[in-house]
Amino acid sequence: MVRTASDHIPRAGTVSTDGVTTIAEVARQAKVSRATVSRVMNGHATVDPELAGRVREVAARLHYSPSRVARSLSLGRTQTVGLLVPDLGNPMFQQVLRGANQAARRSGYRILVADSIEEPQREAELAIEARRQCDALILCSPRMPEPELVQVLDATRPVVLVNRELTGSDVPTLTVDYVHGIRAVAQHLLDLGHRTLLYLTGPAESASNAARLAGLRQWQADHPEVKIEDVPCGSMIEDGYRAVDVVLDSGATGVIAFNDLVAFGLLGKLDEAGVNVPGDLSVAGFDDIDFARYARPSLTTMSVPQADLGRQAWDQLQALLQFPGQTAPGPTYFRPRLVQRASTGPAGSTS
Amino acid sequence: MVRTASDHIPRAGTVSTDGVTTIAEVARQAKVSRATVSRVMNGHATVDPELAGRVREVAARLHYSPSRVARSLSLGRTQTVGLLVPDLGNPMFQQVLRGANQAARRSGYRILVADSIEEPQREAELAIEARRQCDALILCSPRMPEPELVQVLDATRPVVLVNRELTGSDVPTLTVDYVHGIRAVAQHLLDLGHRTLLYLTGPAESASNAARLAGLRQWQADHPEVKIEDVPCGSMIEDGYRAVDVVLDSGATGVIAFNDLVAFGLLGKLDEAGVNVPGDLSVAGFDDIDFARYARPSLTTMSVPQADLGRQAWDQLQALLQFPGQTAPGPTYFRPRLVQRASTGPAGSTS
DNA sequence: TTGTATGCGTTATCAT
DNA sequence: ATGATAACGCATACAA
Repeated sequence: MVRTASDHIPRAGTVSTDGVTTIAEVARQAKVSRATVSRVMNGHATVDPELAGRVREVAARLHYSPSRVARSLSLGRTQTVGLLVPDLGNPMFQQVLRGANQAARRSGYRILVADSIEEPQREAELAIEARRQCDALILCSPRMPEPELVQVLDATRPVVLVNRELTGSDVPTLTVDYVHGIRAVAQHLLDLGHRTLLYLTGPAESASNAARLAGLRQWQADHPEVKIEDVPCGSMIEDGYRAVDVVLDSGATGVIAFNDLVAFGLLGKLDEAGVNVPGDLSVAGFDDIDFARYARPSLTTMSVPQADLGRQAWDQLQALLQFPGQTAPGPTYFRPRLVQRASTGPAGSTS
Repeated sequence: MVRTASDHIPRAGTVSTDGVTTIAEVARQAKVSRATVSRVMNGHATVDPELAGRVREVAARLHYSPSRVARSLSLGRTQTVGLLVPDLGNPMFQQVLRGANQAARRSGYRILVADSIEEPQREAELAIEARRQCDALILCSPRMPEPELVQVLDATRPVVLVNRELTGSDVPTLTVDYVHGIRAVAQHLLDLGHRTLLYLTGPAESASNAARLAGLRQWQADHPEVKIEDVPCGSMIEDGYRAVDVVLDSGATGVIAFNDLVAFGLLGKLDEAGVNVPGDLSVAGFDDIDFARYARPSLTTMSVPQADLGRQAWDQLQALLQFPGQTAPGPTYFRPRLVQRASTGPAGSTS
């Protein structure tokens, strides 16, 4: 929007037309130049106390506060970082958001959220688009194929990658050691005497699901005496809910759900079906969301420091913003911790 | 940041120093004016197909995309709305965010999140500060005192208020009929034969807690035969967890928790304590978060359409953005619905 | 110390 | 239909 130059006021005297006061207006009323106002507002240089006082007084009276947009344009930074997640409805990503937001806030940054759930296939596009509005990006659990990911990372840096790995990239990466994690769960179930396990897989595009599968294969190789089956399921409560028949038909005595959400759904339906957990069937989840311990029976799961992922993501980003050239120290692994609760128990304790 | 004018390139020929291509660069390479490039990019006017093609070709080759910041400054709008919530960790607000984000996204808007949990006393400040970065604001469950709220609403409009009422304001307001809701729960418990009820209150500053209390008083007046006590508790899982002693000592047979989180915590601790729910004690929540039906026993609660609140908040905001003068049609009430599940049952069925 | 001038990248007005 | 140019609001190098 351009104002007509019908009023022959010189640029320096531009007066706000709408409700918002501008630096020019403050300058005019304080009888100083805009530069001086700017200096005062930013605590810059040593400006005459007399003038500074006048400026501050006028600024306060007019409720003046510099335009973030204009400031962003001039400074070349927005003090905003984008966060792209696959599903804002998932507690895992909510926690990452929460952690990142808190950390960013402390440094005076804000977070712009982007949720790709409506159009997962446009994930890459969304990332790049979001990035154009901020100074950096946190890419959480991107589902896009690797070649695309490489391009996106390159197009959006500074960027940090959360919950997905990319070999040969210098992008700071925070990831969970799902391979170890899933092995720990399997071992836990074996220790309880379970010889027939079932893994309810997550979304096919999910890298963390692939990692879990890989871990399971590894572990299987070391334990040929155990039968492990995996069936497609999903990542949401409903997916677990619907999986109950497959689970019961499988003959498995121990079930590992892709995540706690799935485990929750499964537990719910099992209860309705009158199946005793862990008497008839042991169920383990993954993530340790807040509600896991309040499930009935309380959910055995691998604890992932979700908010920490967010916090650290911000830390890495901030480092990158300060020292742009800095190369990444390789992926940072968060090792999940087995939290043994009541949903898993000795094999064949009832039945 | 100002570039030294050491290169005597006239403004129209400004060349990008950093990685990002500007409109000027595209204009130069396409041998047209910046105005034309702008027109092409925005599908404006009818520009010669020949030129348009050239421009598009160059733009594509250079991966040009208009700067959102510059665009915002010129247009006077950011295509971004702020959302302030008291606690991003609360499923209720997460759903509001999710709903609002989805709706906003469909209209090409993004959401900037702000969480006041770290400094609740600076809520007003945060709201105003967030608003300076966007075109509008969604104020969700503000805890600030009324006089302050009035000022904030005035300073941040266009703004819509969610989950709090303010009489005499023309700000679009979306609120839940907690008064009705809490009465419905109480009645439900009475219908089950409970004569001694306990309400675990939420945060003192919470308007929705006040509404619940008011509803409870009303209902009490109509039912003098029932004994209702209320004790301070909180809004988080841990608060409910810690309330178990008070609950057991109260002698109440029916408990109404401020929200589902509190109910969850209480259920968890009750289970540990070996208390049978609903045999010994009935417990009801509020909100109907996703997990409520997966609690054990599944949680009886008042269902609040959380994501809808977010979606409608956006709708109202959009209307306001289009027709700024438009006055609000008074508060929109969402009437919560009783969802009867397994955590409430007949009084004295065990014990 | 303060003011002047210019640049940030875009859109829109106005003349051509 | 196209181009030159002002304007959005702010920050800063440079001159005074």
